[in-house]
Amino acid sequence: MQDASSTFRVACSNCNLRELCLPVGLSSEQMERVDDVVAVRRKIKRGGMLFRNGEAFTSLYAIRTGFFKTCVATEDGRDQVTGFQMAGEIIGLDGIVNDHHSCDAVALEDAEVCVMPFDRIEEISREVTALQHHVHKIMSREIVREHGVMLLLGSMRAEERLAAFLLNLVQRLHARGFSQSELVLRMTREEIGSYLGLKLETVSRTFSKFVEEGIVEVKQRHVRIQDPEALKRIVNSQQEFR
Amino acid sequence: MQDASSTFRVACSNCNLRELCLPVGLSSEQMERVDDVVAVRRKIKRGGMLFRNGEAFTSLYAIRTGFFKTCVATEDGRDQVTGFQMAGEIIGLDGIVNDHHSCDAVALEDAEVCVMPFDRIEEISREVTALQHHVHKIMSREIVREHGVMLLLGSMRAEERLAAFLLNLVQRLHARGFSQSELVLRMTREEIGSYLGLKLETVSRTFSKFVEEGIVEVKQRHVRIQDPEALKRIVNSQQEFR
DNA sequence: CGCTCAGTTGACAAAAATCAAAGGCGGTGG
DNA sequence: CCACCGCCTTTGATTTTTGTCAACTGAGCG
Repeated sequence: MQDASSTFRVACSNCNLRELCLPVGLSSEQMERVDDVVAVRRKIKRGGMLFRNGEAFTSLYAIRTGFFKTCVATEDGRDQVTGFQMAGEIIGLDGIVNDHHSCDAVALEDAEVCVMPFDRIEEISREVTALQHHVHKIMSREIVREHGVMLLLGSMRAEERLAAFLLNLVQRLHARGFSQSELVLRMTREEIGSYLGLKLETVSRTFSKFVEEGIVEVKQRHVRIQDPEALKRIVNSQQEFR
Repeated sequence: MQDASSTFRVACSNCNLRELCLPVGLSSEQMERVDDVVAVRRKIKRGGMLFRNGEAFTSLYAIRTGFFKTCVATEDGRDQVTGFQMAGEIIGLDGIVNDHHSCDAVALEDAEVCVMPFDRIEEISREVTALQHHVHKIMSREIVREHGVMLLLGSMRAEERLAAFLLNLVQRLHARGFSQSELVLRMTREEIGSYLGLKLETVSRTFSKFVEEGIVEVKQRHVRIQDPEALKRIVNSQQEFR
């Protein structure tokens, strides 16, 4: 069916990402129902697409492993990365309104997702109140996240944007058991720039500036945050200094 | 309870905004259930707040009349208008994730909203499938709208942003029976600027430029669009000319 | 009638984009 | 195994866009 991906079947109840993408405190009976939400899993190779703009919407996807970007594009070639998603996060919400996806989801490294047919989610939501509420929260969380991105794009300067970006990434990675201070960027400078509303040269220069100031160490896509407090100060400096 | 607002009770089934905020094709029995979604109506005076950041979340609101802005703010005084909402649109979705609102909703003219307690929405959603799906669509629509704003903020120049803004406003007003070419802005230049990620002076200059070029007529907050095609060309020019 | 606030406009400064060049890393094929 | 190629990245010089600061206008209101 799809070339750079394969499919097979499994179950949620003993998934180690359970607490990231499912409601907590379900009875074993409810858990059994919720297990039915995931139809199959699907593997996507680096560079492969999970879904693309215009494609019919059928399912939401819970990321099990790997890293994705979502991006919208216009006919005239404009392109905007709308988010980077990692394990435990849900993608595909954009497709619900019009029964078609309105953005592309691209794997930035080999990935595996749980396919959750949306009609099944709706069905089981009607029975399991906690799941219903959970779905609402996930969508609301995405809306609030995007408010944050709008604030970033609408009112921050380049350094503030990059600082906020790094802090956000490392915080999410930390919640998944990774280091608080070290991370590997899965995306290019250009993709970071697209997400932050900057050109790749500006992203690169801003990284260099942070390095000069001893705030981070950068070796290719490996970043070590040496002074997280400095990053935080930059984010909410509102340009009081320099 | 709240000073600049009053409350009283009513019903959806014969509301003239029905097709804007409710699913279509409900049986009269279902309609009866859905009527229960709206607890009361509430009036908000110009400048008044429907809800504010940090406030406990209880309800979504369907705008019956009037015009709102929603905005997020940070401790350091940064401020970002995240949207302008008009009759038939739903606000308050941001509150679902954390049971508290994360933005302010301010009436830009005297307004009236239908208060829909969210627990009641969830309850009735479980019975009326069409309502359940409708709620999902509304949230997804908001997510997609915000993607569009991110594209605007991340990749457009001032003229493109303002042109897109005007076209969007007039299109939504037209869907509500107003003119395709004339509109009254309910917000200040500063609020437009905040939404578009520009300073008020830039908004003003860009308006002036459009006027010079004969694309629009502007008299205070009254705008007449003389050449909608020119606006469309500007929006997806991606700067091929100029 | 004078005040306040929104809006406009100009001159200048700052930030980021653009254009250009060059270095480095990883992968491929000889 | 090494050389080459393509792409990502960095850095510099310059231009463009937008922000900042300031002055002024005009509308609405007490």
